[in-house]
Amino acid sequence: MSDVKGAAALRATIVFNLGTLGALASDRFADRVEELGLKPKHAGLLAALDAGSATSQQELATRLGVAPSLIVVLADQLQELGAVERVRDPEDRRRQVLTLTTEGRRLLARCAEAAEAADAELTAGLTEPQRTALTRSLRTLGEQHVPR
Amino acid sequence: MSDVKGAAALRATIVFNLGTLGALASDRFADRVEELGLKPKHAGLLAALDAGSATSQQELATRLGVAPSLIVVLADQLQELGAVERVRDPEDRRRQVLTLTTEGRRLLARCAEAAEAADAELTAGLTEPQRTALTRSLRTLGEQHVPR
DNA sequence: CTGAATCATTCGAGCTTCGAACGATATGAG
DNA sequence: CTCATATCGTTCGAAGCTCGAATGATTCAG
Repeated sequence: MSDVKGAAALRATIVFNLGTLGALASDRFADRVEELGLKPKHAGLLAALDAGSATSQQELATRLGVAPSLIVVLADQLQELGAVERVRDPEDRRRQVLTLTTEGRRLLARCAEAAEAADAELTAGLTEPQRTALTRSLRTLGEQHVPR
Repeated sequence: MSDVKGAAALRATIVFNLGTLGALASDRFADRVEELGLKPKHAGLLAALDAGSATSQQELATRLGVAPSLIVVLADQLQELGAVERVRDPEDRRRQVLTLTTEGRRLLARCAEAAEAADAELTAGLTEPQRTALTRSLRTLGEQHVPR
């Protein structure tokens, strides 16, 4: 905490580097899942379904932090790929309940593979303890700041 | 490395969490610098200039990983704010040499403050050793993957 | 001197996401 | 039961951001 802001103050920040590297990581992940015909948000939706943390589109929207209207498009495309099924909730027929199909689980697994490959590439210069420490830190932050 | 991809495989990934948290961090930082009339990319440009790692717009473009045509717009706006000066390089009159003004340094300092405030908020749930470890990991990754 | 390469700039297009408006359904008050 | 209100999903148009191609000025190699 210097009185006068030094030169490299911004670049020493966590948010700044997290933003930069986050974009970089997203791009690499995006490149890989593109071969599956998916965007990162599709993977996020599949993961949320798999985690069981959300079933209706409204819940998914808040879970992923995007507009409900975007969920419509993503779900349309995933349904087109046979990855999810849309069923009206009999107890509340306004709701669309999304469920993973076998194909959806397969795609999710391949997304995970893509992410792991990107991980290996990205963290190649880190020592093993550094990598596990990073994983844990990110998880902690995620649990605290990603809408539940 | 399990044979069968387990359920939460994707969410356990570094790239996935890095992408999610990176977007989150960028948003929080963006909210704060917006009050200065800036976007995160403006801050990035100012920081690059301050670091002296790039002076011409072409260099800035590769440094920030964006199209040269975007640098034009960003520099226009920063010039409008009186944060940078554009001078033709006398040794190569194709080049525009950008330099930080006093106002530019002031703005950069306020960006740094904004980032530090966002840091404190974001990492409130981390222990001090966790935070420093995270900072170092991110810096290591940045040095390896951000274009120099 | 001439042709190729480089820099900055402009302009139009693409992609992603959002918000408003709408219909269908559910819920609560009277 | 009935009506007003709220919620869910959907469609559609608009906004923001970024890129790539085309252009003019300048430099460089031969």
